[in-house]
Amino acid sequence: MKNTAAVERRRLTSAELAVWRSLFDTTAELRRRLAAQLAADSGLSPGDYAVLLALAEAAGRRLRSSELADAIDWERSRLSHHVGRMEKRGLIERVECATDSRGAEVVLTEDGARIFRNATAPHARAIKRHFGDALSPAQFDALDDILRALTTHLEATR
Amino acid sequence: MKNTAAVERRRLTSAELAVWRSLFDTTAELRRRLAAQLAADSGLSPGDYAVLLALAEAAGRRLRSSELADAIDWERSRLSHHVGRMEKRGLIERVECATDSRGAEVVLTEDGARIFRNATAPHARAIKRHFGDALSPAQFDALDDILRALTTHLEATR
DNA sequence: GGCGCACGATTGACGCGTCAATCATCTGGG
DNA sequence: CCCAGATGATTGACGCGTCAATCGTGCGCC
Repeated sequence: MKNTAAVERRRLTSAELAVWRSLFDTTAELRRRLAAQLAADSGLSPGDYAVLLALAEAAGRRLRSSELADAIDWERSRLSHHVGRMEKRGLIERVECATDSRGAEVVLTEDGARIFRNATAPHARAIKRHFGDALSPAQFDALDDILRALTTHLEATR
Repeated sequence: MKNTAAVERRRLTSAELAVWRSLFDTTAELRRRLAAQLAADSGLSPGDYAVLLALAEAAGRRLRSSELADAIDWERSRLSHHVGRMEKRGLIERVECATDSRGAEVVLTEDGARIFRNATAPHARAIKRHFGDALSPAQFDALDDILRALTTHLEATR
């Protein structure tokens, strides 16, 4: 079971490579479809959605830039660029932080909240249609197990 | 087993959503690491690698633009942009097609071939280290099964 | 109290991906 | 034979992601 600890000496087999390639391609296609559907339904990109989700769940619908970056695991600079674009569209607002004038707070606007609210249900449906409906309960459990193993492995070799 | 045909009426469960999010995040992190390693080892991006791999495997180390696009499942325009950048770096060359003067052929250069050759082994090692080593043989089989189900499902609802 | 460094955040440059528009060439129906 | 539509490919615009550089502010330490 715990094969992350043992150092494997074998080379990558072609079967493993094929599974990796399939994982790469299939998840890319999944992302592509969900992104297209999300954009069609709401005009939001996956990045927009992640930002809005984090803000919608935050107390006061606002977060410090750095907290937001941590919450969605983005680099600061990526967030800065993205938030700049979202601000232009009126989805969020940037206000300077009261307690630390270096800091910025990102605040969900009414428009942003409404658009996000309207996006969630169709997005969930799309995930269900493209992903959820493809797998049996047993496959779900297996995938969950696999992802835990991968996450653990990635964290161990950060 | 064949649950792709049956229309599911349930909504997406939170467990399913969590698995999707984990799949999304984990594969993103995997891609990020492999891309960073590949770039460090060879100066190639994953896109470069895909193009070079297809060309290296092609007869005469050359392919029509459209064949190359099909081989790696890219949009024409994406390929055109990418090939333009790769040409500047001397990895490939574009020559006009003899039999159809609308067409273009993409040819692997000596430099491109050499750089690709030197990139393959470290790249395979990185895949093994970050992905292969994380999973047991049983998990591999399960993942293979899951990916087949997903692929089938995606193809069915193209 | 002020100096230096850490920290929060932004910026610019550049590669990448998609969409819509464009251009040249090929081809088949009249 | 010719021209209208299909086909192969490219382009431009724009959003996105990363890296390195930058900028202002806070703060510990003497």
